[in-house]
Amino acid sequence: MPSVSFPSARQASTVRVSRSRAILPEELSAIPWLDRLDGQERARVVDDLRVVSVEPGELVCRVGRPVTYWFGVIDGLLKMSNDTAQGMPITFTGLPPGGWFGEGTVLKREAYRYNIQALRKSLVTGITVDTFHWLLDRSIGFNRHVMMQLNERLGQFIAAREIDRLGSANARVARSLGSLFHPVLYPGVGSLLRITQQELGYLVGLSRQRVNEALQVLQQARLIGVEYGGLRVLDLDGLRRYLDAEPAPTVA
DNA sequence: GCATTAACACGTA
DNA sequence: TACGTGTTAATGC
Repeated sequence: MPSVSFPSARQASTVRVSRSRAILPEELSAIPWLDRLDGQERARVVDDLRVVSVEPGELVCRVGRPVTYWFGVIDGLLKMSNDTAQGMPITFTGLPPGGWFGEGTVLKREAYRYNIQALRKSLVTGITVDTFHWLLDRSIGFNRHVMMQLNERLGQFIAAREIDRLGSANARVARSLGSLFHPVLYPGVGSLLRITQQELGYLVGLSRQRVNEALQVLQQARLIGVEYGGLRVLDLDGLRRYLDAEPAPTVA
């Protein structure tokens, strides 16, 4: 056995609300939809927001648990995944700073339909289901934001299907990065995405070594810059469109 | 063939 | 010191 291994969702522990604290003023700027609210709405939200620090491997929410919060990432990196009947985990997307998730479940007041697990130590916040619905009932700005997010996410999942069908390992890495750099869904990610090659491996389901190889290829293609502990995007559209520039198999 | 794990050297925070 | 990167060797499907 390796000296350290990432815990599967099954064995991972779930974060408890009792560990949370109130949000700090300097953390409010990490919430992209706050400035769509008026003063009264904003006051209620700030009062309602809870913040919790999540250790690597811990679950923020678990499949089947009743919905409690609409969650957002202040700092760190999470992954959204599910387990197949055979027990193989399928990753749907990564969640970098600025990302919010669970609105579909919150809207219907149902149980979570996926696991959200921290890939590294992260700062996660959230508002209660009641406050979410209260905002939905009175704030047009909030409604526009949620609608925009649902629409962008739909586009992401359609793109993700293409990756699974057509993707080589290099292409899967490229397209995953294209999703993570999404400026609308994840405004907290600048042109520099803080992610290790190991974390990217967990996200796309490849070994660290294979991810490293893919990143070299993408750097050669001038799509990204590889830096210590992170990646810089140079050509976002190129990443999203990436298909292997490989073979040109000459016909004999 | 292609990806994986294990192991190592090296540089950085 | 602990962590992240880049690389090679051995192994598996």
